[in-house]
Amino acid sequence: MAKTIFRKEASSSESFARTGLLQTSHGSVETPIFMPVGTQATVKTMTPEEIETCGAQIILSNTYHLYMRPGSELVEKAGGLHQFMNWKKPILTDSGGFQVFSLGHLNKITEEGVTFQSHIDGSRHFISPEKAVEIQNQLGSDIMMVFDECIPYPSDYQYVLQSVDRTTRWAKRCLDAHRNTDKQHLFAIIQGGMYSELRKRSADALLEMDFPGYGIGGLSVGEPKETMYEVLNDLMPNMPENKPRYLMGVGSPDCLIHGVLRGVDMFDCVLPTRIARNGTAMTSEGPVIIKNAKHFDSWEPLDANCQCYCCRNYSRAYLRHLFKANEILGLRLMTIHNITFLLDLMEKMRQGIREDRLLSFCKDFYRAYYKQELQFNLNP
RNA sequence: GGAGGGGUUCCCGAGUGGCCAAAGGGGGCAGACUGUAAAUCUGUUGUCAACGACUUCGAAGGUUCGAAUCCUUCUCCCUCCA
Repeated sequence: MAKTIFRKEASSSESFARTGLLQTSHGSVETPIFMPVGTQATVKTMTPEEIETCGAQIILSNTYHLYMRPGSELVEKAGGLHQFMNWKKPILTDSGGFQVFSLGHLNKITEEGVTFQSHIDGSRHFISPEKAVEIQNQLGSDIMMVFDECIPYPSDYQYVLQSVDRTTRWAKRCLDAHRNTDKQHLFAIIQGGMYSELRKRSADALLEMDFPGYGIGGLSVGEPKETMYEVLNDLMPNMPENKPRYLMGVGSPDCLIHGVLRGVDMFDCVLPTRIARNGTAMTSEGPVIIKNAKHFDSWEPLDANCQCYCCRNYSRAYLRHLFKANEILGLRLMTIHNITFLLDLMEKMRQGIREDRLLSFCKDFYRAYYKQELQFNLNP
């Protein structure tokens, strides 16, 4: 029986949304939550203090990247990832499974595991489920993910079928290899592409193994959003109440809303930090591309409704200038804002669930952000 | 005063008879980005009644079927010598 690490607290009467508390060795996390991504043991451009000030309760880092550089032994020597990067709150590490997908042409998949070519120097490496667990052990993350295969979209049924079953076998091997169960929780990852039958097959087999939490992988890989929502519609009713559900790699406001409404508890995504560095801010009135000429002499903050350090102190004109002049501060300020914005959205959704007015909050938010109506029906 | 080099589209800079509205950068404008090979990538950047037409390569004239490219004069800039 897996240790219970998640307690559901409140739920929404108009949707499957719920709030909860997730326990880890580095403190608890309120859900639904968004996890900023710090792939290489850093949320790009941010100090840990800044990430915390943005409201982050947990961040994500990456097995593959840290294994390649600087090496998980070094991180272990440093006293673990928390110590190494000076982040005191919980960390979830992705297993490197996603890199099997995103670095597709640099790897070869067999039953044993995956042979990679390093994206850094081309050297060959091998990661198996056991190895992924071992590395994450060395990193000392609070939540580790099983080694999975995230298949591309679209993929044909036969391929997805054999991939799902292999991912299931790999999950079992991860579970068997996992020893440090007191300090580190191991989450499984449900795959199955866009085939509801295969999603169910994946979920059934993994639920049987009784993991403390479940990732939903292989979504937001290029499929229409509607398709992703349908997969969630199919999947979520079968998920146990007392375990966290983590929709991997998803982070646009609409997807967060749709995910929460369907009962997702955790999200991570590079989107807010990446687009921040590339000059787009998420604001309560929609995206703002800060380099646009119209902001040349705008003395407004990015978002008048935002309390972040950036919005309290800097104008759009100044931010635009920083981006035009290629100054690092621009990337940092926009990153602070975007992380704050998404974490604030999550906080508001939690509040909405507790007060059972989530749907009306989401509708208002959606209208202001996307200039259209949110489409969500409990019983479509 | 003499000798030489040069003035190209917003800027720098290729191009030396047709395939040139003119390479390549930069700048400008716009867009994309979803378990991060990303401070990245893509498109666009003379005008217009626009699958075509017109204007443009310092200025004016000329040679030629055809000129940014050849000739003449003028003009401006740079280097060296007096």
